Amino acid sequence: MTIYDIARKAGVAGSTVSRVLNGQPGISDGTRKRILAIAEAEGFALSENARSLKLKSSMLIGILVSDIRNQHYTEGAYVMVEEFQRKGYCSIIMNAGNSGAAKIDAVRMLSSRRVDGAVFIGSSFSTEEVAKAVSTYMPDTPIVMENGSLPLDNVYTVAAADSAGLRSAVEYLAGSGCRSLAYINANDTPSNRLKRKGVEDAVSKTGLSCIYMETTDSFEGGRKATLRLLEQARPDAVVYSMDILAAGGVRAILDSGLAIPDDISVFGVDNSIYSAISNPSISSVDTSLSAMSAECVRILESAMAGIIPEKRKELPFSLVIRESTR
Amino acid sequence: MTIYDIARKAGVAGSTVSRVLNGQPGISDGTRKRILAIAEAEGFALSENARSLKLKSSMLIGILVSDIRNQHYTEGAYVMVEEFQRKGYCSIIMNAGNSGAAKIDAVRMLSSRRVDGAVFIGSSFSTEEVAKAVSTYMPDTPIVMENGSLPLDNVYTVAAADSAGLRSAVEYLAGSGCRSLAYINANDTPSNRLKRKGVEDAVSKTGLSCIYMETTDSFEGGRKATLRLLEQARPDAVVYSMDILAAGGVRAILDSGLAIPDDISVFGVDNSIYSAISNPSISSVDTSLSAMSAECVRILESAMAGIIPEKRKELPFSLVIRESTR
DNA sequence: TTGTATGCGTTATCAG
DNA sequence: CTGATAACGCATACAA
Repeated sequence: MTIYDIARKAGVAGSTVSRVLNGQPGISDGTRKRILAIAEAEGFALSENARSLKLKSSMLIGILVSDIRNQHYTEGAYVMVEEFQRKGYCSIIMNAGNSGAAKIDAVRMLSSRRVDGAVFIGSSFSTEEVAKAVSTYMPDTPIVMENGSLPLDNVYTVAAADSAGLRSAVEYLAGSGCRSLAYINANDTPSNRLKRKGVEDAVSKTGLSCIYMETTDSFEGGRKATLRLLEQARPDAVVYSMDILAAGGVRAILDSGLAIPDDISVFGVDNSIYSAISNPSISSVDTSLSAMSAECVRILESAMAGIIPEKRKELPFSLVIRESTR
Repeated sequence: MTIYDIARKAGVAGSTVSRVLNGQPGISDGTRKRILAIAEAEGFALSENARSLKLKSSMLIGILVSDIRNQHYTEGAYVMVEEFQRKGYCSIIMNAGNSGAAKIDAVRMLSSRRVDGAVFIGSSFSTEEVAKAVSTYMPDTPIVMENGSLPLDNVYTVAAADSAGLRSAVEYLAGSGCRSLAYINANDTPSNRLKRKGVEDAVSKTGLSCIYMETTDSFEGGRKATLRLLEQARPDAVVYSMDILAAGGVRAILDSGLAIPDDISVFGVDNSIYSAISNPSISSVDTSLSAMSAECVRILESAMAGIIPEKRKELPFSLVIRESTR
């Protein structure tokens, strides 16, 4: 079914149907009504493919997520999908995988779909490879990176105040009387490195002792790392780079017969549902995910409209104190 | 940048470039290499818009999610995105909203994008309105409904064994010595109605008593409903239609000074991360989300390939027993 | 092995 | 107010 089928049934030319379906003026009320009625009856919708081809605008937004299993990210993606949808854009979501090649492929796909703009979610896109892929495949398409950055003219950044947030959390713990700390970091990403830096800064400033450990970003990762930790030490407080790790940590600490926060305080990051669900509930650094997502949408829209937005926007954090700290 | 730009630089015709870029045979090795090199250098990718127009296939899959906040669904959506991507499809995800009109709009959008197939996630798509929208806008596009169904030739169903799963959970509780039950249901959806029916069946069969309550599908919803429940009764066990509710319930029960499972057993549904994170961890009906999602992909692919798949597939459930039950 | 010509479903320009 | 026509970027039948 095409506009010509509609045109034939209405006894008009294709261009007239096009005008009517696009709500353009200069069509007699009679023809308009007749065409609309036929289109409605036939369940006809203009082909966005042909439209995109002609108009050189796909009304498509590409959203790249580095890791599907990070609920924090997918949640952010959905906020964006909804927001873009409200403005008439369709979002195509792709899982960029963790290999460099997969990321390059993903960028290429967005390019071949001729997306009007894109959002890359997660700091793992901040690599040379991605920068090169973007500059060769999408040098002129506005791109916003959530928690990442690329030194390119068409790429904008919306970032969480990771360092400052963690610094503040450690200072809070120090203020509540903790003296020996442990910091358990998830996968090595730029974002997590910033968090660690915040911890290190605060540790050296407050004079606390601190054990650093790495693990994978899952409940189990947090649980096992914490068990490992408790075999070798008995810190006052444990800080995790993500709530989901902290939830696993809480489980490990309780299973070890220790009390929270009496024996050990626990701090997480993200202020996600995990920190609220956990029992005891977990104090967390709120990096305002939804605000970040909204900001990504706003900046991308601005750039797509040709209004150059700020190159980098850092969002404030706040501490949400719950039962896991004194 | 088009294939003609590449053609000019390579001193060949557009059709030759098209052939090379599509990996078709019958091109001399020299020309092929030359064209490939130029395309690579220019970062050129064929326009999927033009391709779709010509080939009458968009390689696009539409995924409709009824409610973004249901993590269970979004997680399933991501499994599909990844799976489809592996097969060369792009997924466009849309939030269908809860009003009928929004759902119709969403179907129309998928139609205008000329998606090759679609998945509707969630039982709230099982309405007359959606059926009509599908039959007028996408009468010939294969559609798979996860946990829903529509009486149309092009619509297939993949469903969880909701009733059977809940029946089994209640029987398990009865077997562990529980005599008085409460069932807390989230929003009224076909799927939740099936769950309730399973509970009712088992209750009448086992001779338990049961209080039924409704709430909203969130941690807070579960918590508040449970507090309300405990004001008026003291059941042996509480069954929740979703893990997230059960997590809220656990919190409410513990806050009321009762012990789990000594005073009250708790059962959830979904075997999600929530049931694992909760403390105590929650026994849950596993409706095998990932298996369902994989099945949706399989069925849709089959239908798109012209091989008529089974009209309805119901997946088995299993009980995952954790600390919240005796 | 390669080139020419045509059509896919739209929109926009220009005529009428 | 409406119609004819070209062009968008590609794939393909046919010709060379």
